[in-house]
Amino acid sequence: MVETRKEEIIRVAARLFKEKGYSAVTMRDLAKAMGIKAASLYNHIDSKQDILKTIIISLAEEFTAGMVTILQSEISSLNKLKRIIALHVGITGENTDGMASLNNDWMHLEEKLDYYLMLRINYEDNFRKIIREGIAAEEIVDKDPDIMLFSILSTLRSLYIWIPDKKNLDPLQLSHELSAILLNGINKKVKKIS
Amino acid sequence: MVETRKEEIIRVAARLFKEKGYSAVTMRDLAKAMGIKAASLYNHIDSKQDILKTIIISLAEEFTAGMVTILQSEISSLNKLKRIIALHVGITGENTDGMASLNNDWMHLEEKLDYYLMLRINYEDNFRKIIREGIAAEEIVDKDPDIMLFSILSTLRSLYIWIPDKKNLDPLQLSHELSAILLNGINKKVKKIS
DNA sequence: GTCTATATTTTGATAGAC
DNA sequence: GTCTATCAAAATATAGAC
Repeated sequence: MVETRKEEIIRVAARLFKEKGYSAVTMRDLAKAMGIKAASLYNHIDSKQDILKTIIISLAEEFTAGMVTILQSEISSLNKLKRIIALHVGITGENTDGMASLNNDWMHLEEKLDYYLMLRINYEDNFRKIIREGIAAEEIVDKDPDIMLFSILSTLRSLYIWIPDKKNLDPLQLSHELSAILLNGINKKVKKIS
Repeated sequence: MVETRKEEIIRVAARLFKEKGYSAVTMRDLAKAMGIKAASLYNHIDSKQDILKTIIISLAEEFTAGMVTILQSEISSLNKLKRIIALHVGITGENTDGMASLNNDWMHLEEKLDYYLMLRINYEDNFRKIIREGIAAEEIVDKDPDIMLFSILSTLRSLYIWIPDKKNLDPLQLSHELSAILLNGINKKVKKIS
């Protein structure tokens, strides 16, 4: 599939947004990075806001779709968490720059802000539900589910910062190592009931 | 100690920067939040950049000082990590809003950018060193130290988002619960050697 | 599809009165 | 310490030629 000019603009914009944030990137910055004049951008996109909307909503819907698939699968809670980790590693690997906007610039969405917030809250609720089920099934330690959710999700949401530095690691391997550390911890001598 | 007008401006600015980011907050926004006109701000601060610099550098130096103390203490690597976790919980609890700028707006520093980057890299290097020592001492599992560093630090750096929602939890308790989850993981049945 | 030219608004910051 | 008035630069976006 060939990249349209609009897609190219969005890809380059995501890269710039990652470096300085949506608000600090001007249409002139974007035009210069594309090798054209700012006015020419408007032949392909409606507005600066249009670019942000496209980047964020498409990613948010990808995560939502991934979560739905995981929820439907009949596997243990721990394995669902592993698949969530793989989902984040996968999407972030495919669109590292866009993930920066999703994480840092969602508050600058105008028309689509409410829709985004709904998807985000839904995602977190489903994530928390999986943790609670894991606790009930005695797969997961009986501690505050919010702290576990926060801890894991913070790491997964920061992947975009860190994945570019680890280009040598393939997604599958990174997924496995990350799962091991997030789920089993780093303490070598753990008191457990196994 | 009484809050000076300059300190008040910086406190209010940090709150606004947390909501929309440094670039999206105008001096008029800040003035309105202070109940004065934009021009009046300049009787107390030199520039918008001056505010950002103050917020970020003071926090970065606090973390650096905390890390120095921890490095000097003669305790196990795991206990050093616990003290780092407590350091983040403590500083973030004291200045939640400022932590947003430290994490998200450091790239907008002008004059002090190089200094900040030096402190940041130093901090991460010391953090990594503690993890490596823990592996060598067989306190910490022998996995990629960068992934462990990334995972723990991502969570700690995101505390500012999450601490305001958990106002009921006292810092000491949060520190302990977070240490348990970050160091021991959430998996109830873990293969271990103890 | 890109350009030049330009309209309109907003921005950080200063000068000087009170 | 705050105000009004104002400046100069920079922002998003449009119109119309090529």
